[in-house]
Amino acid sequence: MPELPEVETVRRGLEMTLAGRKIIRSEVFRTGLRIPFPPNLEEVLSGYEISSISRRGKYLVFDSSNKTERLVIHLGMSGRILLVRADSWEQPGKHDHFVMESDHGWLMILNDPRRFGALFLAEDPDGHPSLAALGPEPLGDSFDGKELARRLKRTRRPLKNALLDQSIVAGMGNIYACEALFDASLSPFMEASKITEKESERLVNAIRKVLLRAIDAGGSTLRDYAQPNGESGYFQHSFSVYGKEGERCPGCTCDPARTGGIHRTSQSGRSTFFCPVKQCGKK
DNA sequence: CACACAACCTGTCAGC
DNA sequence: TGCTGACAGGTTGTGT
Repeated sequence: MPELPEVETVRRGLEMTLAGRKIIRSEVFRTGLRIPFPPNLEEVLSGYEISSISRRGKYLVFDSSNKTERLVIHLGMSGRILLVRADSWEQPGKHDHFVMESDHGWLMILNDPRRFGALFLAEDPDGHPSLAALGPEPLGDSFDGKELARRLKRTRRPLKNALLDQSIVAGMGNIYACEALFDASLSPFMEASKITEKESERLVNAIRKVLLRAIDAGGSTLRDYAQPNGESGYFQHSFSVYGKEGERCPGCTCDPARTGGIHRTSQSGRSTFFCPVKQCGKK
């Protein structure tokens, strides 16, 4: 599920229900996910007043008005957060690993079949090694063509691999990297450091456009739901290339019968979807 | 030092 | 109907 738009969708749902509320109780159902749960988690969360929920890259941060430690959650590959009424829930489901209850009768359930997610406490989340290493927020003011180009100059990896590097830009994942490169008509295979200022500007605009449209659609739902209320996102219906091998690419002049339409290949073990005509200058 | 790759897990789907 | 293998939205440690 979760790249930046999905995490942002989750953040908004949590903000709506939990901001300004107090946690009265929490419980873990296993020892941890990718990293062990903090031993003092239940103690810290007892009486934890949530002032707001913020997002840094793909990390959710629960800001508190009365505790020094902050709850931080990463959803990994298959993580989901559900909000349900406390009286409608009895037992943890198969992959429910953590639950906390608010003072107005809501439960927040963390469910993660593959357990690649993470949950930890940090007094200064921005200073935590994982968050401190993140690049700029793609939807923030400090992200522009110049800034992205400056960061891409440092690596000779293929452009698409560089976009997946969270220290270059925070929050991009495999879907939106493919979609943004298609929108910007840039080759996923070009050496990142070779990007021109003009191309970088185009890429920034494409990244912003794709992410904003996806957030508007409530994120993308592939096999599971993205939103805390259990509803699906619907941006998956707007994909141009992701998962569309062999199909005609939208708005492109290529002839699928001759050029094969959208191609799929693998870069560093991850699928890349692209149009060789629009993005790689193939005739 | 920059990069590729395996490992971490479970679920699903295609092919036999 | 099973069984097997490939693949899936991410991050991190290891090895070249």
